[in-house]
Amino acid sequence: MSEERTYDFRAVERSRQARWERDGIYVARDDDPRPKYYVLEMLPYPSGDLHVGHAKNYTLGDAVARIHRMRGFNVVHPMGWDAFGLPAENAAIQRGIEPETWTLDNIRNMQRQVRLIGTSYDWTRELATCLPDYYRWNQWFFVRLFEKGLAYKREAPVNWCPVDKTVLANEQVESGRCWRCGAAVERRNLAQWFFKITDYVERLLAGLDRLDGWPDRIRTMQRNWIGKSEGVTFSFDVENVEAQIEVFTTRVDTMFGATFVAVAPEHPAVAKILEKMPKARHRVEEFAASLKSKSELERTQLMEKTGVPTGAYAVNPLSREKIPIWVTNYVLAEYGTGAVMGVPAHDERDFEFARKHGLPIAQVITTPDGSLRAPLTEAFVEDGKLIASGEYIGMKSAGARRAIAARLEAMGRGKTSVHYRIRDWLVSRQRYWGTPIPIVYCPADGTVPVPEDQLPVLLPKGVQFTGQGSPLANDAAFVNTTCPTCGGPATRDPDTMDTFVDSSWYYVRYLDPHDAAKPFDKEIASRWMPVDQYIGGAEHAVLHLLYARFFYMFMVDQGYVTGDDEPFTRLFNQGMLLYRGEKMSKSRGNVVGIDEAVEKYGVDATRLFLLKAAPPEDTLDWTDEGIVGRVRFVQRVWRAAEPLAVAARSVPLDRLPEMRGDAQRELVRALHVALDSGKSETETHRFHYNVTTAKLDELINQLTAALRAPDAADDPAVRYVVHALPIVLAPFAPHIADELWSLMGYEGSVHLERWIEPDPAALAVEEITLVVQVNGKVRARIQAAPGIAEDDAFALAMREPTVTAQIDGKQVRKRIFVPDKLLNIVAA
RNA sequence: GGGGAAGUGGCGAAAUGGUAUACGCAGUCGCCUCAAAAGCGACCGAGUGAGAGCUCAUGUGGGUUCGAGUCCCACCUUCCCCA
Repeated sequence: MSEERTYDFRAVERSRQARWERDGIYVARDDDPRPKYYVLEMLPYPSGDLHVGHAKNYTLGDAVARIHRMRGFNVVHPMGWDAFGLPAENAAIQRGIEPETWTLDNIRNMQRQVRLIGTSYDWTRELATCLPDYYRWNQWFFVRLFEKGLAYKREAPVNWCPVDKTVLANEQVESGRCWRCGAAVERRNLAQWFFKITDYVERLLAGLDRLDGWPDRIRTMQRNWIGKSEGVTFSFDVENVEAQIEVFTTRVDTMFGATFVAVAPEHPAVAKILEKMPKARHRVEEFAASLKSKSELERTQLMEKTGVPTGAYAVNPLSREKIPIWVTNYVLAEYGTGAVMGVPAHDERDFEFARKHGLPIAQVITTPDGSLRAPLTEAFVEDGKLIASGEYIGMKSAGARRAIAARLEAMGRGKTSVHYRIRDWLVSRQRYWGTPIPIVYCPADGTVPVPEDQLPVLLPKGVQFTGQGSPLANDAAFVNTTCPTCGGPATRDPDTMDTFVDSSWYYVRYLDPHDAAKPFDKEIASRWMPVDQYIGGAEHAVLHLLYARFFYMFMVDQGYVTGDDEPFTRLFNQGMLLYRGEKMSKSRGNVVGIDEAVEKYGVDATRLFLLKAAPPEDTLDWTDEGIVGRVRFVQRVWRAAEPLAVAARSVPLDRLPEMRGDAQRELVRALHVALDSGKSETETHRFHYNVTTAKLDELINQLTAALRAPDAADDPAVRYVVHALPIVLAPFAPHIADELWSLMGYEGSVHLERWIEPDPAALAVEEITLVVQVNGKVRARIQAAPGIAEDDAFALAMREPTVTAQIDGKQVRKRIFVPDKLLNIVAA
């Protein structure tokens, strides 16, 4: 009909957002007396355009923030930009745009888009990590870490990405490939800056045990990444050569089964051996040369395990047995000690190697019953009972490990030790678009950190981007400087910091974002920290989330902030958003842009779809068909509520309305079911608002049905539900909710209102459906008053022909009664 | 190879060990309309039956239980992490 008023979502959404902005309703105050709640989404990289995949993440965080605000918390919900990084530099090389220009343009656009989806961020706290206001504190932290011996420079074999032309941290190498560009990573020896995260391994591990608000998956990944293993380090003498070869093993109980020692070609003992073994020199050097160009990936995974004998023998310190020393491709110099003892009988890799090269396989562990005997067809890697092991025969693996370790220690040959897989965090990057490392090298004073009053070391503008070499290293005006200590000529470190340094502490800067004298105020930060709910994808499990924990522990240790040393109390891993079966991304060309979606369907409908289509931790397929259901929902809300908006206010929300009949009770119940769902999904931190939105559907279906009654407009129950509608919709469809609230004549925003507490009286039902089972199968459903007694229920059940038919001729053995739910009659 | 998560209608999915398939999409039918769209209403797992019903169905096969989508074991498939 022409009279039908359709809801103009474009106009309403625009005007609501303008009002929120004008009134600053999402600004968090430090002195607010209500309990604090810090909800944070991982800060985005400003790649240029926001797509609906980003929107999925922010819509969930926003619903969590809004519902907490309505439930009486002082919510801080900030947003900013992880603005340093390679794409900006690549744009500069390819298109001649300054990285800063490219980045700031992108930020402007994405800021507009994040606002466009109706998020409730406190923009007064916005930050961009590429601005000197921010990165000067990266430098400040670097110097503090340096002073404490936690930042150091050393030459080491490092991961070099030949495409991005920079080194990478271990965490940024995935299966031997660069995490960003996918190129096979090479090994290079370079002098680089490291942060000593290894000093914190035990605390990082211990903290994980307490983080029960984190997914187990992520905790396990971090534990595995840290890779703690306890074992023994001991050394072999080399026969007739002045050298020792140190090895680490977690299975010292198998040491009588060692039939060879495998070393990396670069191991220092190899050179000494070759001096004595000239005959072997040629084949060893040839072998070493063949590996020179191979990446770590190839050596440890792609290539067959192979090697050549050096001709020298190691002496097993316990058995005095002589075993050959082999140079192999699968032992790497920079892992562990660069050498391993080869126990083919009890290690799969050694078994494979021994088979190939005809080395003996000596079984020294058998199953507890002693049944497992040579010849072995595969390595037996489990613990068991020792055989062929001198005085340790008959011991169990665990006991033998202790006994042998003690013996080696007593001999002065070894000691129990703990090894970790994690290595120190390499933070130098040979790139331009990052935080300059605040270090000066002086011929007289050596390595000198830039003093605080000379920070920031500004990133120079107008440098040349050729794609060849580091732009800062080529910039003489930047590199050449004077020594802060003696004033003589000196040079700056030409590298920039890993951008993960930026994101290691940004969540504290948000709390005091404009402080010009320090990174943040201790009192303010301590009041807001830790982050109560952190939201982001699982891809950062061993990168950002590990670095940030380390950084925060350091900050707590230094007294920059007080309280627990874990920064993120709860972590929620959002599922990915797929489109046509693939991850949505620019490079795949399958992006649904946010502007497009908002223009076509509206913000509220888009948000509701992202919440409704799947639980938030699941991957979600974006479909253009599914969202029409949410567009319809928004229109249905409007058609039901708008005509009654003014009248609805006459029925107060602080108590249940007059309910004239069952229909009214059902309608009011539907409202309270939805209120209850929103509350419990939030309090349990499950955030399954897909269920809450289904309850909203049921509510609107009920309301639409109720409005068909002739006197519906005057019905207090109808008015009450319409009056409450903006509140229950507010976290999920914030625009239409606020618009309706205004139509009701309220001056303030619905987003500053209190969530209505679900009322048990409203949730209660007049009549329950009791399921009657016979031998576990549903045979009847009977309507009864809540609280019906078992005997009464049984009597009713025995009047149902479908029940008695099943019992006929049998004896009732047992009755199981679940009050108000079910009666199971067991008959045989 | 090791570890983890998941598998439910045509599709997205719901379900404290207690009515499997809520809610939405798609579809079918009806009302409204000159017609269509929109809207409103009804139906919508499979088989069987005139019908009340009955049988089967949550990847496959076992098990625990009065009762299993849910817990346990094995297997298959997919995804993720580590090597």
